[in-house]
Formats: sequence, structure tokens, C-alpha cells
Amino acid sequence: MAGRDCQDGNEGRAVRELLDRIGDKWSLLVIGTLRQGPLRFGELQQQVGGISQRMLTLTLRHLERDGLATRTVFAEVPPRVEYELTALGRTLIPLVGALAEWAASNHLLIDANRARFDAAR
Amino acid sequence: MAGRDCQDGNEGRAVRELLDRIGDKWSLLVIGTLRQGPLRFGELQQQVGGISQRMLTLTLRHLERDGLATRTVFAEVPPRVEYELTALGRTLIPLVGALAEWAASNHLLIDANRARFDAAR
DNA sequence: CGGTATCCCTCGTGATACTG
DNA sequence: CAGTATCACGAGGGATACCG
Repeated sequence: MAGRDCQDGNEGRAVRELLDRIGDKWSLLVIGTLRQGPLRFGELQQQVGGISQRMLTLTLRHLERDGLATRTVFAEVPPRVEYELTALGRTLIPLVGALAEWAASNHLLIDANRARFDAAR
Repeated sequence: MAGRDCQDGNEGRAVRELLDRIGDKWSLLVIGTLRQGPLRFGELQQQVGGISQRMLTLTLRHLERDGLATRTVFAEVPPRVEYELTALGRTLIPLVGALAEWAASNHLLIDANRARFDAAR
């Protein structure tokens, strides 16, 4: 199946659409953070690190809209809201893992290439 | 190795940096297009589809800078320039493939979720 | 606690024109 | 053919303040 739609056109569109969905600044990070289980809004913000309240809200709404995560409100005081990956969202975990692994393995190499390239010009 | 640096902090940074590099609008698409072998600037622009000359140039410089692709100029008339993935760049092909496959398998499902979500509000 | 609303500014991107 | 230069626009995203 990976080899069938390799006539540039279809694969390109598929990748493009995926990037439009989770290729933004925070989606993959939030998905990665949720991989171990449900988290509250505040915990999520703290663990992702560096994300503003606004962007976390927007990202979560986006994931919810795409059916990648669920939002559960508990009628308590103080209010508690938990977010959790759906089954579909969990299918992305291996991809995020692969990306993270690639990044961890190669970022030093890339930094070296980049420094060399910058020095050469 | 995938399970070692899962203390959110490191994995998060790694994914973030990877996204800063290839998470833009065109990088993954160009990498995917180059997977079969070297291409000239014009061929690349045509096969990627929808990318402006400017963005293709920027994207290619970016990939070159990170050591993911090479630029080869042939001293001919008319001028010919070919771009090709490096060994490092080729290690990304399986990831792009996995992403494309995931997107192809799930985009209908996501569209349905999205339609339902939009209808509910 | 977990949002929403508003302001504001940077950056990515496209269009167009010009060059070697 | 394969770029570079310039402009101009709109979305992305941070900061802040307020709400249930």
C-alpha cells in the first residue's frame, strides 16, 4: 500500500493534508505528551513546556475536532478537565516515536552540517 | 532507545527541533519527491506541484544546509542543477512513507470526525 | 482551574520583476 | 534554466486581561 500511490500526486496530497493537521507547532508534542494516559489541562501545559494557554486550547480543540483526542469535564469544584487520546490518536504514537527517535539520533549530525554550511558561505 | 528519553522534556525538544527543520510546508514533500533519485530544479517544481520558485529555492537551501540534500551544478548551456538526497536525507524516506501511509489510511476517518464535530456545535 | 476575548507583531508565503 | 530581489499580505502565535 505504501508503494501503490507513489505517483507523486497522491502521496504529496496525503502528506500535505497530514501536515496541515498535525504539522503545526504543537499538535505532535501534545500527542506525544498524552501517549501515557489522560492528563488535565494544567498538567498538559506544564509537561509540554513553553506552550501558552491559548495555543494549548486551540491545539486541543483541533485534535478533538479531528477525532484524535477526547475532552472530559468533571463536574467538581475546582473544575477538572481531562484530555485523552482516542484509538485513532493512539495510532499516531509509533509515528511520533519514530520521529523523536530520528531527531534524537541525528540532531547532532544536522547541527554539525549546519555549522559547516554556515561557515562555508 | 525509543523508551529511554521518554521523560517528556527530551523527547519534546527533539520533536520540536525536528519540526522546526522539516515541519514546514514543503520540506517533507520535497524529500518525498526526491526519494527515487536526483531531479532538476524544474522537474522538482513540477512534481511537487503548487510550490513557488521562491519557496522551492528556500526549501532546498534549507535541506542543503541541514545536510539532507545536495546541490550539483553542471557547467553547461543551458545551465543544469540537480538535487539529490544525501545518505542522511534518505534515512527520512521511511518516515515520510509511514506518514503518507497513515494519512492515506485515515484521512477519510478524520474528515468524518471533523464533519461530525462541526455539525455538533 | 480552565478557559475565552482581544491586541499586536512577527514570519512564512505568494506574486511579480529582474539577472547570469 | 535556475535562480535572486522586492513588496505586500494573511495566518500563527505570544501577552494580557477578563469570565464561569
